[in-house]
Amino acid sequence: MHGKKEQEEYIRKGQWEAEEDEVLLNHVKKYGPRDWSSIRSKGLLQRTGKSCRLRWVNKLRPNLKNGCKFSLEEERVVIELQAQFGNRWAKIASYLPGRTDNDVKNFWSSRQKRLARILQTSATTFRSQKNKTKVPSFLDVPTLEAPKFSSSSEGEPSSKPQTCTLPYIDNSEVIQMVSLPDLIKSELPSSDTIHVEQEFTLFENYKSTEQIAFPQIPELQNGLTFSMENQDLVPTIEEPCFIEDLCPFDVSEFGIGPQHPFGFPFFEPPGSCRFGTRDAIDNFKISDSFFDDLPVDMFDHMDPPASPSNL
DNA sequence: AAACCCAGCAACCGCTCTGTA
DNA sequence: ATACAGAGCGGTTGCTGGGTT
Repeated sequence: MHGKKEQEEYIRKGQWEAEEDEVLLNHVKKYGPRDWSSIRSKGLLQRTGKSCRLRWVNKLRPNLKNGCKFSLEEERVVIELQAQFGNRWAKIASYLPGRTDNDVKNFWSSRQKRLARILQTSATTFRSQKNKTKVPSFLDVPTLEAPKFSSSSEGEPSSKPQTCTLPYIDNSEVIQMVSLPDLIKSELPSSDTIHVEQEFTLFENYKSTEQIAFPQIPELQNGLTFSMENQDLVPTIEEPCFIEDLCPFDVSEFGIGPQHPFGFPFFEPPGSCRFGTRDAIDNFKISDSFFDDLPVDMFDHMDPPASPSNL
């Protein structure tokens, strides 16, 4: 009785079969990449229009770099654009031929997890050291939460606050800042050490290039270049509330300060490293790169950078 | 060899945006 | 001006394969 109706209402989910891809491709050939809902209404596939569109965009579209790891150059672009646009993956993906928003999103997510894992390892090391004397209260803060402002090109503030929780870090393991030499030379698993070195290599290449050419990025040809000066869009230590925002507690309690060996070695005064002389860069190369690798959420409650479109 | 862990990926869900009647 | 449908986007989830124990 209801068999036919039930069949019509049935929506297939999960992995796509080759036959389904074929049907979808035929539809696009005939009608172009649109009218996704009609695929189901015509009985061609038992997938939702959304699902069909997603399949086309992410897997079937021509010229996709499926199964291809992000190149160093692509990583640079993603990191830079994420700092400017925030999590607007579709926009970021539009700068990367052959990459989809899903690709970029997954890449970023993996990268964040990797960095969080590295930092967690260092935090655990630090905590075990500090436990011998005193347990810092801030280590027990469950999560970092701050009102999030969009860093999109429009610059509009997000209406709803978002938590900046860190994946793979349980509530008792809040990220701590550790000097890079400690991080690399301490008990990091060798695989993590390799990751750290890879990340640093990436940024070293980035910085040593001074200005990266992105001929394929149309918007950037309108006066905006990815020069090191644009890194000023990222808050730096000289900003008044930086330490307070980052560490809402008395850091001196832990002996953390510019003079302290454990301090924030990557928070140098402007000019000393980030955009300074080659010697300065050489002296601080590791910590400098590490600064860029901090979770971007960390800066979300600060004023968004100027929109590229407004520059 | 088996069990387990985990990173990466594919796909879904819910919300917002946009076009149109 | 409004309602509706389709499209797009970002967040999240679940699966899979490779690595480790």
